[in-house]
Amino acid sequence: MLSNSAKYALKAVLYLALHTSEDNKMMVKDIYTNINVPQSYLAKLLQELSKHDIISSSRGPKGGFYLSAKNLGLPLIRIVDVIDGEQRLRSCMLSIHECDSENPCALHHLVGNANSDFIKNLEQTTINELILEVRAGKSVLPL
Amino acid sequence: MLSNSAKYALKAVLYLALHTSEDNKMMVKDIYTNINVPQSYLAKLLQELSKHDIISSSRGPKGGFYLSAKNLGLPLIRIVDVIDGEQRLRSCMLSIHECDSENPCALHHLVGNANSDFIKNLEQTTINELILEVRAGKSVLPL
DNA sequence: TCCGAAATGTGATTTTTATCATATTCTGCG
DNA sequence: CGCAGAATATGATAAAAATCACATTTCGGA
Repeated sequence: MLSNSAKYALKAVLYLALHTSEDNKMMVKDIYTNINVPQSYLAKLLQELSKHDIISSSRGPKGGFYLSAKNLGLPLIRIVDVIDGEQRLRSCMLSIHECDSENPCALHHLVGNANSDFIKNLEQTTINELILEVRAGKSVLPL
Repeated sequence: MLSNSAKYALKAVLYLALHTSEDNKMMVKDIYTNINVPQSYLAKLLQELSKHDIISSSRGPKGGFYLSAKNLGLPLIRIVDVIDGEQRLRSCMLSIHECDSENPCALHHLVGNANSDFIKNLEQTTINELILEVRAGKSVLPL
C-alpha cells in the first residue's frame, strides 16, 4: 500500500511539523534517531521532499529542515505521491487495468471502499490538521 | 498491501476454482497464459500453495493442479498468509508496533477501518463464495 | 574573507522481490 | 518394466527497493 520510503517520509514530515518552524530548524542528525529511520536514507528522502517544495530547508550554519506555514497546508497525499509515484496507491487489488466500480474485479468487493476512502482522506487532510489532532490528544505519534 | 506474488497466487487460485476439479486438472503451461503470470514464477507459487494444502496436485500424465471441494471451502486469507506471511497485511500504516484502535497512530484514522475490514473479508470469504459471485455475474475476473 | 556547518548530488552496496532455468522425482500407461 | 509427462526441488539471474558513503555546494558568522 505504502512503501517503506513513504512511511518514513510521512513520519519525518509529521515530526518536522511538530518540532520545527521557520526559525527553529532541525538537522537530519537530530531527526533520525527520534523517528527511527536510517540517517542517510532519511537525508535522501528529505532532499526529495524539499526539492518538491513539500518541506523547506536552508543550508549552512543555523540551517536545517523545517515546515513553513505554506508547507503545513499541504494535503498528505502530496508526500506519498512524490515518494511512491501516483500509481502505486491507486492500482487495483489484483493489478487489473480494467477494474473499477463499474466493472469490479472479483476482489473489488472485498476491499470495498477501503482503498478509495483512504486516498480521499489523504487528499483532504492537511499536514496541519493531522498535527492538530495529535496536539489535542486524539491520536499519537509514537515514532 | 498485497505483494505481487500474492496477487498472482489469488489469480491462479481463482482461475483453478473456475476451471478445474478433481477429474479435470490443469498444467501450469495451460494456466499461465490465461492469467498473465510468468510461467516458472507461477509454477513456484502453485507448488508453495500445494505444499500448504491450499490447492491440490498430482504428478505424471493426466496430472496437474486442481481444487478439491475441501480446497474450495478455504478462506481467501489463507492464500495471502501463505505467500506473504501473516505480518505484511496486518502491519500498521506507519509500521509502528504499539498502534491499534486503543492507541491509534496519527494515520490510523485516515485508514479508518479500511484495512481491518479488508482482512475480515478475506477471513470470512471462501474461495467458493467468491466464485459463486463471479458465476452469478456480480463481479468479473478479467485475469 | 575564510572557515566550518549544514544541505545537496551522485553513485556504490546490500537486501528483498521477482524471474528464469534446470535437474530430480513421482506416476499413469502401454 | 520402462518411458514419457507431469509436478517438485534447487539454485542462478535480474530488477527494484532500501541503505550507505562521500564529494560538492551553499551560507552564516568570526
